Amino acid sequence: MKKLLDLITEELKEAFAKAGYPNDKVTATVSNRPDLCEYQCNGAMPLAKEAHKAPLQIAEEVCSFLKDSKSFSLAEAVKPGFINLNITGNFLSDYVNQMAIADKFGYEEEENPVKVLVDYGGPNVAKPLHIGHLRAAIIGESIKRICRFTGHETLGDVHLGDWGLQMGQIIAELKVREPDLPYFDESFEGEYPKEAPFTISELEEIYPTASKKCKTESDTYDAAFAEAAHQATAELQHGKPGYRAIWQHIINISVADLKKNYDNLDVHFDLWKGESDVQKYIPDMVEKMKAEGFAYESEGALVVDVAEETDKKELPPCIIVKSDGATLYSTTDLATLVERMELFAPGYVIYVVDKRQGLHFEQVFRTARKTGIVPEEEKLFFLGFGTMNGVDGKPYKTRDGGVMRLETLIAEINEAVLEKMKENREFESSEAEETAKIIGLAALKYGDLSNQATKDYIFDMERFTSFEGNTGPYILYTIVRIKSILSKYGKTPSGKVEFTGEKTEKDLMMKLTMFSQMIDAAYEECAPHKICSYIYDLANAFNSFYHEVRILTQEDEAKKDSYLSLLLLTQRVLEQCIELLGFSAPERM
RNA sequence: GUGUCUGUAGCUCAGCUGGAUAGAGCAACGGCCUUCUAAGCCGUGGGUCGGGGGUUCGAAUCCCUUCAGGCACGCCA
Repeated sequence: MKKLLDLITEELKEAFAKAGYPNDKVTATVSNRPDLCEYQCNGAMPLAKEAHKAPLQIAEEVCSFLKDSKSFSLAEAVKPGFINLNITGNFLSDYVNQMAIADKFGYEEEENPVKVLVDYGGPNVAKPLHIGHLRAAIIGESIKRICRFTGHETLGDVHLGDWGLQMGQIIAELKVREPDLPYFDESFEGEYPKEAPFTISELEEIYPTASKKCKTESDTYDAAFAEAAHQATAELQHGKPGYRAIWQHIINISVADLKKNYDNLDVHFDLWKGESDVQKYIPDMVEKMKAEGFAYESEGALVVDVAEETDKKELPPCIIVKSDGATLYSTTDLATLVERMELFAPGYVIYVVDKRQGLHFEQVFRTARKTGIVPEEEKLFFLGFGTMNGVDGKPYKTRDGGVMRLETLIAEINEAVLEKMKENREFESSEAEETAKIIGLAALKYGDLSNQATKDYIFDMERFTSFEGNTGPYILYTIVRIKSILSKYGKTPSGKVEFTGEKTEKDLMMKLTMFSQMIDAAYEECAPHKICSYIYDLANAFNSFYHEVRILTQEDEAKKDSYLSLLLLTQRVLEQCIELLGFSAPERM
């Protein structure tokens, strides 16, 4: 379905042509002076110079060709040279009715869909999810859903941190604690146990303990242990069976726990690949880079130059192999691209990562292009998000200054929501808790996504759970209100809307027609916040309508049916949008 | 130091591919519940769009400059 603004633009272009003017730059936009008109066109003004005429005169000439349009109830030229437009109720309700029966509300899917891969996880195994992972999960999930909605085949990859020194540290610590386990018995030849020798909570304690012992500045620093951890890492990477078995336990236990936590956020990955999966690509990749002359030795390390002439600042080369012979994160990220090209050949890879890693990814992307890992036509995009800060403007911390676990944050939000709910009305406790989870998630996600992803933002528990104004709960409240009215009506409305002349009714319909336009913008700019501001406007438009017009007590049955049909469509659009944002609405609240 | 991002109402943020009087929410103040969920609606007050130049018929938006803050800057991820 064509967008409403495109239909209006087409008519305008035609009128410009009839009046004898070039029309390639003519567009219609929603009026920024709703007190004067509904839509506007500024196309006459830039033509003034060339045509040697006053813009107003041009606008007037154009308007004369719009007089008998069936779409416009108003088309007038005004002051400097604006064309002010109002559309007829019929034109509008026809459009809305088409939306209601069309697939995806008439959104036109991508004509040439590509495979999109969204990389938005990055958790480490053996470590609990904390606030640092929250934005990647929330933003990435929404981006994934938006890409999928636009018609691209889309995959989300968690990209697990499951390789490297951390694994050796855990193994070494386990060996200290339980040296008698078969994994450490060199002569053991049987099958290793299926059950892991630790639980997730033990693992979450083992890892930081071990990690601390390896840090020279730590008071528990243990040089011998650090050496053992390095040794264990090397042995693991060379495939020592006992260590591989432990490693597999760590992965299994951690992934199960991560899945549970991501499920609670309604975040779901299609791929659970990790750094360990791409190790096998590294040797060939490095050899190829050397053979083709891209990689060379510098200060003992193997590097690839990525500087370009247009750079304002010289970009340091991308290190592929460290001077001690070990690989590092840029190596793994490049190998990951090798794997992705081989397995999926995506046309578009989106990295949803903390923006502080921008330079690193710039280096990786350039290296990938330069060495031919990723061909020119495949798009790589780094969506760097800002930090989630506390009310003091500094990175969000627990009261005692530690890193807050995601579980803790969610529990705190849910608790605050539950209290707020109880202030409003009585609930049965089981229903209340379920509903609180739904509302809490909406509060958290909407609070995050309504800001531009690239900016830092302030997470204020008070504000996010206050439920007033521009918040997730307000959106849910609006949906619940509509649901409640529809269920009181008891029947399904016909779905056909006929304009009855109410101002707020027309406003609501006009907002609905902007859906496709908004989706395109949200996709192209990777900007979920555009969906947020759209549904906030839409919810406002509905609530104004609701207060202005009596719906269920409407005596004219035709009008009543039309109103309820409009409500139904509004509800469907709102629910579609929050689904794209990654949350849902309860039945009651 | 270099690069980069940010600076809009008391607070939190939209608007930034140039258009008419710069918008929301919170906070403050004033109305609206015998009627479809008041987590709502309607209204009032509050802004040198960090400062200064420039381009343009027209600038929060584009260019230059300056100030302030965040972040990043070869072997951590």
